[in-house]
Amino acid sequence: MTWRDPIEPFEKREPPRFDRPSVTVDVVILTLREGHLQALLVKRKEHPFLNYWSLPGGFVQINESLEEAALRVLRQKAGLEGRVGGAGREGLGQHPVYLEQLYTFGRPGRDPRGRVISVAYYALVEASHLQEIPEERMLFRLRLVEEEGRAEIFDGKHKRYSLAFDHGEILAVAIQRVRGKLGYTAIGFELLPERFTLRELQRVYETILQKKLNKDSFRRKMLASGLLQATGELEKGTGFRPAELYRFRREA
Amino acid sequence: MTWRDPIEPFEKREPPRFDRPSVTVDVVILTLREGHLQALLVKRKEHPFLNYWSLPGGFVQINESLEEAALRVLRQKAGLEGRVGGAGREGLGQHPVYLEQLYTFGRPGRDPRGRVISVAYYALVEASHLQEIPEERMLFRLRLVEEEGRAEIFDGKHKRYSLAFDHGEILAVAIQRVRGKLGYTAIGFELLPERFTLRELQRVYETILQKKLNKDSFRRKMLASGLLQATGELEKGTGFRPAELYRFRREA
DNA sequence: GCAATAGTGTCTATGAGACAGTATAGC
DNA sequence: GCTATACTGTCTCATAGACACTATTGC
Repeated sequence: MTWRDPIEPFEKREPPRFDRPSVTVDVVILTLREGHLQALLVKRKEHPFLNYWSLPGGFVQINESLEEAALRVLRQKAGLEGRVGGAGREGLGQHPVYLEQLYTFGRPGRDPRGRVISVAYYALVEASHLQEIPEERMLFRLRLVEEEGRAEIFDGKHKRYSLAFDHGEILAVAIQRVRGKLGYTAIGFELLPERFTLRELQRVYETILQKKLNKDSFRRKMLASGLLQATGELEKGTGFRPAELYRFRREA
Repeated sequence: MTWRDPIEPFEKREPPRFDRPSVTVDVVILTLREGHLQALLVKRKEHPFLNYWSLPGGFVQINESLEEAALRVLRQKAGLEGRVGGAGREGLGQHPVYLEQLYTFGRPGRDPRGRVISVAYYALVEASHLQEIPEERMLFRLRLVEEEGRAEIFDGKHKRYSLAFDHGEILAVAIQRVRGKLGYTAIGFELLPERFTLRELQRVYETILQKKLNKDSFRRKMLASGLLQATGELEKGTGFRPAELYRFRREA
């Protein structure tokens, strides 16, 4: 193999003075509700994609990091405080929401107004933190259309809605990322309250992976993982034998 | 939980006219040589970080996608043609180099000249494709300093060199990504020539993971995976019993 | 008591690791 | 013949799945 092109002069590494792309962050806010994986979306009030649903997002300010921008979007658009993890440097904090960078989308033409590069994040939120959802925001059920690399959104009555920009692709990558990470990280706990039963934890896994899991081996694996701390307490008002409540051991 | 901040007005989603960050791509070009994972780096010829070693990179042009920019960097700075994979939509092509988006780095201050957001990619290259390396480019051995989330670079004589910008962190994320993906994807084949022995394949895994693997179970797992196609040919000039050569079945 | 789930114990199938034994190249 | 590795076969151990059995709640 030979060097096909002349080597680019180093001078070209100087930033261009014009024609810079805009940079945004978009945040996929995921939760589990009604037995489904759901995402919080915002109804657009202007062109393009007027009245389409879109990911909460915003432009990256010149002095803020990408993570700070994503946390700001979480705070301003969903009233949530975030905690940063992911990318091999899982950070811990006291905040209730798990946040991790997802992927960066930059196809020219993805925003008809001009060149916009979007650094996508995804957040995992316990459903109880999304009680009060204001006007023009809504939680949608998600359906991954694997062959096409995009997701579709539905309301509680199975009515499908339209997504703005390439946000269907971004949602698809988010779903696939969460599914993948479920296998080798403790990401599932982020969608549950502080105390939970093994049945509830298994439901989380089954909902996200969209398949039944073996109850016995799920119990064994979870209890053997050392990630769970028994509380000694039992759930209440079940109509059947109450299960023990466990806590997630963040240290492990 | 309540909505702590007023909802950001939608007007704020308009792109800012000034103070836009610059966007670059940096490419971690990885190969295996001399039994080590190595990266191709470029010696800087100007301030800041004069004479430090840096990842090959360049500014994203206003009409090109991020992938196109990364492919251009590969072509112009390493004479390589790329093939795009990754992020749940593994695309295949006829090109010899595997390329996948890694992570986006945007901390303010990471480039003292101004706000620069870098979308990092990584490429896996068979060593024979990196024979002629021109002046001011060099392959370095890598050492991951796990606790600090960065990698260090060494030449063949174990002399350590300095990395520019946050490129040590980017290298660290790349190493960790490759290690991770080795477990659940067929990424290891990208670092080998078209035909290879099981021993050579195992060496790839051991070099990247930095640990000895069990030979018997490695053979069994690989042969059972359906990813290998026996060629019937044997390697030559070994000094010991020659092993069969296999090919990677891209379709599977 | 009945329904529904929690939790325990055990059997089996599968895959990984360990190791023995045979095969084949260069020297 | 010697050395180094390829390749085959077998045993053991750990884990996952399956299933049987008992326990505990609300009704």
